[in-house]
Amino acid sequence: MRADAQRNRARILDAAEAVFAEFGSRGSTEEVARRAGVAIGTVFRHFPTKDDLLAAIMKRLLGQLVEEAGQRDLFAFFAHMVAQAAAKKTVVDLLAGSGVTIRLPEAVGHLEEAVGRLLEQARATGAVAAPVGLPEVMALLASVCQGALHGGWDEQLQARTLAVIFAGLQRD
Amino acid sequence: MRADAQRNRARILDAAEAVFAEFGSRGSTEEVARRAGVAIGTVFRHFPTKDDLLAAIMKRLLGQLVEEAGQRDLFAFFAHMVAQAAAKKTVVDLLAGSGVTIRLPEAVGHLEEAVGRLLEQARATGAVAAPVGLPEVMALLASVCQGALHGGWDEQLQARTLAVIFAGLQRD
DNA sequence: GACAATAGTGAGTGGAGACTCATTTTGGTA
DNA sequence: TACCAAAATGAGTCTCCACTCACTATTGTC
Repeated sequence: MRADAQRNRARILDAAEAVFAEFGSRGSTEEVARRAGVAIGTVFRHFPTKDDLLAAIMKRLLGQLVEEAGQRDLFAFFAHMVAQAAAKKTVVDLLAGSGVTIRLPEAVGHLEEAVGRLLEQARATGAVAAPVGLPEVMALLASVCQGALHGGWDEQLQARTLAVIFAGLQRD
Repeated sequence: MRADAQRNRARILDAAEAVFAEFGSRGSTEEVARRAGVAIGTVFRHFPTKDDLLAAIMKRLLGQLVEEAGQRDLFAFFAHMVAQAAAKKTVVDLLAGSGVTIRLPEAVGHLEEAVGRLLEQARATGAVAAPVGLPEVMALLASVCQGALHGGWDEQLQARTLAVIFAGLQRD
């Protein structure tokens, strides 16, 4: 790949991350091009459809989440994701399964595996009750991220809401 | 109001309820007109903007929810709303605060009051622990409805997810 | 430095959807 | 029945946005 192409590809990805974080998947390709300092045709040269661009961003994002999951316990990861959700609409669109998820089954699978490890670890230390399964943990994670974004929760509400869920996980 | 106007207004509201239940607020005004068996201009005569139409539907919907809240306990209402969410995207858009909520503060207030009554009643019978407040109950309700819709939960996942939340509400 | 091959450009296309308005139709009244 | 105000109509406007393509510019190689 030519040097300018590589440079522009990176710029587009950065711009897209910012735009989609702000507007979710409704952010326009034109805005991405503008922020990347590139003509719209260039965006489409690198990513033939808007979905391709979204998929690329989400793949990157999922990778980050998996990495971050390795550095926290289940409860801290939960709180971290909810906090991020408010700032990054992309996270929510991702968890909401906005069509793109279907195209990234392995990447989503990796996140599920990472959360699965956190869950097992939490079960081992007694922080989570035995009957709680991975599916409902993922479901709660996705739900609360969406709720936090759309509801515009403040820090206190976020803490109180998570407290209920954590209590539920501890004793099911 | 003339008889035909009244009849058409009712038809439009019914059509809008169906369309928005299916597609959420992204449902098109044209589709509403088609299902109502009416020209698009008629829809705009009755509801000057799409937002007006959405607001009318949501007001109606909120009224129904308040009424239903009076016939159940907190947990049953929770489960009922989650079940509805999957079928009625409007419910989710409503709880997600899709811009329209801002225009219906009293109607939303009534729902909150109704849930508040259920919460107090649940606290009185010991079904819910004292430190749980109304804000986090509303936040959880909105979150889980969104999660259920977007995640396409089956009955089992829905039950298991709600079980965690109910456990958390019982002992916070 | 010449020359492909690769990449970038941005005006233009097509389609979708909210909203308008000149014209026609209808319902109620005298 | 005749009339007219209220209502309905639907083709048309406007805006937004994903996507295209004929043309120009840049890069890397010999």
